[in-house]
Amino acid sequence: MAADVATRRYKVKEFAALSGVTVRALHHYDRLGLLRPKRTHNGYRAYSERDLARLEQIVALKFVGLPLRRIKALLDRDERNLAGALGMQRRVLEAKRGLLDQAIEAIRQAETAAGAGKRPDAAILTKIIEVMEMQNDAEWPMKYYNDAARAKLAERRQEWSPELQERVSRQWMELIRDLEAALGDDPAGDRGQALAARWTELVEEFTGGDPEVAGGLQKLYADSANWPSQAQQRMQPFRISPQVWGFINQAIAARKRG
Amino acid sequence: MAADVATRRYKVKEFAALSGVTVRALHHYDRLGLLRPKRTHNGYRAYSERDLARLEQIVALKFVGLPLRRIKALLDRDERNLAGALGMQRRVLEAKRGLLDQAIEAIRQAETAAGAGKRPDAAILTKIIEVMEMQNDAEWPMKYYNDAARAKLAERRQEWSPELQERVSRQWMELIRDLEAALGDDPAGDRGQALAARWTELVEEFTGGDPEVAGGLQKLYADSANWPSQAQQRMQPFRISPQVWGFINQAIAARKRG
DNA sequence: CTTGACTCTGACGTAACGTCAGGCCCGAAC
DNA sequence: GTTCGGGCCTGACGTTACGTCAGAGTCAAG
Repeated sequence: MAADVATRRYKVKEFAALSGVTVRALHHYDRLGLLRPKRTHNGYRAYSERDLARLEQIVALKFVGLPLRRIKALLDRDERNLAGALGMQRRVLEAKRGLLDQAIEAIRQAETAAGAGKRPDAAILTKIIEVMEMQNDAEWPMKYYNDAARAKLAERRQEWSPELQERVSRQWMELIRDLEAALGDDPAGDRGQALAARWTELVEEFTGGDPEVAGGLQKLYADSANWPSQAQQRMQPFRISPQVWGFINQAIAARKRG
Repeated sequence: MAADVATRRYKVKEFAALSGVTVRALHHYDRLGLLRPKRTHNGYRAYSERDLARLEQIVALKFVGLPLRRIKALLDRDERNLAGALGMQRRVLEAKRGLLDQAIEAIRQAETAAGAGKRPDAAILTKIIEVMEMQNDAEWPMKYYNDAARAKLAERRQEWSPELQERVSRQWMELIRDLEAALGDDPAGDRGQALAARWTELVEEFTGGDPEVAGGLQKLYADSANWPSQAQQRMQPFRISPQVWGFINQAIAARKRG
């Protein structure tokens, strides 16, 4: 029993002061199983130095916006996955920043427009709406599609709830992360083929299996260098590196041959 | 009864498709009293064109991140307050963006540090922690305080929960908004004096009434041009324009004389 | 033995809906 | 007339990370 060196123990309040998080948060982490200190005979939590180290890691991952459940998973089991998880999280954050920038821009423009003429408030709102629509401008990508494809897209758009949008976005980011992690593999190998399958599945989810839509999508992406800057910014989290492009193309080619 | 021109009515699903929000969201807004359509004899919601106009305004204000409660308040009662509310919201968004940028930076640095040497995951975490602390660096402002003030601050820091932090931040932004709206007033007048009172109250909340702390705070702000850039970015939402400075100084001077 | 200062465990509240679940209404086909 | 497929309605619970009581036990000092 050489282990268990007499290390100092802290009660919650001490530990909270020491670490900078609140007592209630420590309770919370305890309940979630994220940070379980030992208990004294009377049931009081007794934190150790090692608990402090773990808490610092928790705080770090929280700082970059990861939810507590994933933090727990990362710290408990698949700690090797950390790099991938962080890469994806960076993409998520970049997407959020894109939205924030749009909102800030909208307000700024409304402010200057209002400041110039002291417009009534209704006009301010109209200005924001205008800027929103300009930024969103869901119409410009349409120029890459032909009429048939346009019709199909108009139909499918109805079903795209913002929630579904979220899910699909996340799936793309996960796929990109996994692709980046697999760059050393053989594109024709098992993992490469599994990734190619996920890729085509996601593409089909958008095209609905329609070749006309797929064609437009192809053109849209081929011209990505000429997208409006706002669009480029919004799409940044989904940016695919040349290496990944090469990998997925080889994988899909192998898939077709297979 | 010339009013009530026969305007088209939409059922929820139609209206949802028309406006781009989900049916469930429309239910939600209805319950909150944010958007109450008329009802048909059978209890179905019947949306009109005017409802559409209002919904667009709701969506616009939601886009800039305002909570539904405030949107309701703005649209129902004090619509004149809109400009002020938007200015404050912009500050809030800028503060959030500051945090996002920090998080993104932290991940980027961890990624490049890890990429260089393929460090183990523990090292990645350490790097994030390091970057966090560097960015936060709660220590540099301390150089503006003398030893007595430092001791007091160390004590009071214990009580500053992140939640309290939030509240105080909001109070400052509200005060700044109100000050900007009052720039045309007489600093010695009633509104000016009320604002001066709020100002000194907030300052006292931080200093705890300690003159040493107040002195350090004074020096800290006087040197704001030399703050580290990260700090400047984080403090941007609380930036006080020269006009506001002049106003509040006059108001406080009047307060002392009074 | 009494305080005062801590600690513990529930339990409810928050923001903005998503997602059932049970039930009513309506037009069309049988 | 009835049934069937949709659409609409109103609850009600789930989600995230704790804040904020509330009731109750613990411990050291006076």
